[in-house]
Amino acid sequence: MRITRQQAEQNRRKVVEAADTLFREKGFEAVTVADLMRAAGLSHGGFYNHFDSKAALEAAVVGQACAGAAERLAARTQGGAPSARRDALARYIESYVSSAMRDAPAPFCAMLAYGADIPRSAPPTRAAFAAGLGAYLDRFAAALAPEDPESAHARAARAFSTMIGALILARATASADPTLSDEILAAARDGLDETGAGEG
Amino acid sequence: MRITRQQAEQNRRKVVEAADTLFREKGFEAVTVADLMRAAGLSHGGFYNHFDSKAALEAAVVGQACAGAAERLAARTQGGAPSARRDALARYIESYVSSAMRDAPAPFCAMLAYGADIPRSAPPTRAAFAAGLGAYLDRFAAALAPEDPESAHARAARAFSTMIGALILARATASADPTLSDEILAAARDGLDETGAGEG
DNA sequence: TGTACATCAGTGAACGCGCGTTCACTGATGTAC
DNA sequence: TGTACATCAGTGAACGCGCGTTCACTGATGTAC
Repeated sequence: MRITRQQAEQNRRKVVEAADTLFREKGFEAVTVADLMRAAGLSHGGFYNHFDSKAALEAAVVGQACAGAAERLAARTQGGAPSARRDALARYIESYVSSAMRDAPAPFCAMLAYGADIPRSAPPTRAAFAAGLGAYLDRFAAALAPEDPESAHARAARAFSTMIGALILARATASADPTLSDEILAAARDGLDETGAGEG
Repeated sequence: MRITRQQAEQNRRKVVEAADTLFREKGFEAVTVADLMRAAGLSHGGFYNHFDSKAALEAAVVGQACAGAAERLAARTQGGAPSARRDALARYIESYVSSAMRDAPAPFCAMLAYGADIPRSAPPTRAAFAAGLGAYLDRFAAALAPEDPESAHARAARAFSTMIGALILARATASADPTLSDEILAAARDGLDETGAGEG
């Protein structure tokens, strides 16, 4: 049952998408090839028609997910006056450092979902992550203060560090100490208001 | 070959210590029971004389490691005048947000090493983490501003979020984009100087 | 445009390996008297 | 304090399962003429 080239390409995309969802939720190692092929609606053995190995899939998933994060941030913060872009960034940050983000089984942010595992993954995966994060911070800085790109880039790196760290700590404590978890989220949000991203 | 009760207790501690080192470096799932027993200098099968399961060991390791982190922070920042404690905290932060910490295969900070995996682990492990983090932030806040514990706790949570996030991003980009990695570290350090922890 | 054949994405069973866990056994320690 | 026996932390081989990967096979698609 050979299939259209476009069909095959779409199947490959379905595999990557299913893997992305499962990897974010359970981590690379806890998801089996059989799991993710089932989630993609395909049979187990067909995986190797698309990827050389599970590690190769990881690189593809991280690459696409991180590039996607940068693109979505760009889409949300582009156009309009500088002040409108700062407001859009402030809304983005608010939706990021939120209980909704904390309580989601799979974070919408690829850097949050994959960041901690990257040092242990293969060089192509690490390269894809670094490229995605670089593009993301460029966009972040551009929305923060287009007139002062140099200092904005450092402020973007700092603000995003706070966002990532707060979500990791808030997620880790959500079930065992919800009060502490809420406090971490609130403290980070307050600090981020002062980075200069909107509202004041 | 029965062994002294103290010998057995010491062997248990060796297992926990070896597991802590390996887990920090490779993650829970990538370390096998055989690996960690070998690292502890014992035979594979004896593991179950000390723990019911690998998951039970994880809880023990995270519990001890996080409690230890809070204690070490306390030891470094206790005693002396408030200004001396703030300086000690500033030195601690500097050693934390550093290239040495980034480049170490296993972070000395348990919250950094384990934080991202905690949401996926068992309830006792999550509880141990939350308790350790709570104690840690209390100590952090006490060193920051003993005279104003309420706002200091929020500032401690925010500062520690920045520290954790910066290290995760710096570690993830260290090999593929060292310039970006250094920038993240530097940006976080600059921001932390302004939290009020010493130096100014 | 039709025909003949090579290609290749699919299927699902099988392979081999390594994992967490169990087991029978050992013999010095700990305990009861 | 000595003696007799139960306990239990060790050992290392074995178990069963599930993993990533391979394989023989299928048949519609894509291509050459």
